[in-house]
Amino acid sequence: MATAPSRKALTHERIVDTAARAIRRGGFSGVGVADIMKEAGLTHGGFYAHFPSRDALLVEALAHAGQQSAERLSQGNAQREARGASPFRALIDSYLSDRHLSGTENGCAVAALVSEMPRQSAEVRGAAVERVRSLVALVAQTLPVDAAPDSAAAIASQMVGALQLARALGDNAEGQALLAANRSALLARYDTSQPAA
Amino acid sequence: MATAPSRKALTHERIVDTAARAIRRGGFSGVGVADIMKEAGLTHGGFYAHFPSRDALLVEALAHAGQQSAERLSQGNAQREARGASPFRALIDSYLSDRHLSGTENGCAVAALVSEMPRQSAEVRGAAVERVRSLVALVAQTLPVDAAPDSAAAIASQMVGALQLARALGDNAEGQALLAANRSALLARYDTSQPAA
DNA sequence: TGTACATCAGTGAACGCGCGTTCACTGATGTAC
DNA sequence: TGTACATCAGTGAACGCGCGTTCACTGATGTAC
Repeated sequence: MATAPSRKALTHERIVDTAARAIRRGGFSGVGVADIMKEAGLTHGGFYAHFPSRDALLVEALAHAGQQSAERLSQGNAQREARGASPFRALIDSYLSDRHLSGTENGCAVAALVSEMPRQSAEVRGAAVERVRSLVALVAQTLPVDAAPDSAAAIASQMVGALQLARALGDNAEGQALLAANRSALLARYDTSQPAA
Repeated sequence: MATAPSRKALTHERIVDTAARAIRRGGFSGVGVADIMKEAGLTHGGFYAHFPSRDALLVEALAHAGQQSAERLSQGNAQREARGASPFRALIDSYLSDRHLSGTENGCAVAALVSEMPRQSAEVRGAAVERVRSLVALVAQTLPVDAAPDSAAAIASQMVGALQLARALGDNAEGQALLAANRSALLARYDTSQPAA
């Protein structure tokens, strides 16, 4: 049985959770310590009782964001699979949905942050590598056992690129059309189940 | 016949060219006005004789970066086509090359900056939309005339995503393997010419 | 159960620094005669 | 061709501001008896 978390641990968790959303919304460089603390209902002075540095928070926030979006994704997938979609189709329909297009703050951390990743400190880059690997692994899980071993990496690349290009085009018809083009290309190529009725 | 560019116009061009490289290297938020001016061999005070604001420079720099990387790309393509590759294969081999993996500073502006694009000012976002559209158009040019109209968007998405994920993994075996997986997936699916001997 | 005290999470003012931007000035370029 | 002056590109000091980080303090929590 787990011990009840202390007051401090709860606050720590709240800061990380807030930061996980904030970095996806504003980018690594787009949010400051004071912003996050304020959004978590605290003053900025207390920050260093929880984290040795801003970078240390980013590391925890990135891991947390990945975990949170993976959970959201698998919930959506479960619903879609219950309606008869293959795991792969469920993944594509969730990931490349209009909802994910507009929901950056709660969506995939990799799609929200990839192009900034190579420019971060070594610690943050380490956490970023983990996020990328686990995204590829998540895709691999939805593929049939006889799929080419490399295809998960290729599919993950297309998913991430599609979401980002669509967001760059805007949350409008143009962005949505790009997402749709990617959905149909991916399903035509990799979905071995019969199309939905 | 074009008039000889004035001294000021030459300096302006040099600042834009420097900035085009700097933003790809450091991100929109990673380089300051003073950095760019210094790198261009000037002092920061003179900046506002050339641009009304930092954002105005970013707009010009983004357009310039796109143009410059498109030129580089088409040079590489021409060489590869001369050796017998199809236009599509030439594009994939250039774009998803190890050279492009490590050459962010002179490479595709979209791959270097996409995830930051939605967070920029309206003017910069406008320039970003143009970059995305022209990347998709560039891909479309290499496809056979009977290709599905949506496939350029899907291919461009995968190209951009692959380069970014590879860079996030690092300029090492893991990143290079991800690139290779994407090359073979794209060529297997879309290249209609016979494989190179 | 109630009081006295130690612990500790969070406060808010302050720090040094780098940023985007402004501006009075300098020194080179180029035109007028 | 040579001098006098106007133009103009670039300099460098200064500004206000927000950032990450530090720290002396406060007030609530929880333990000892």
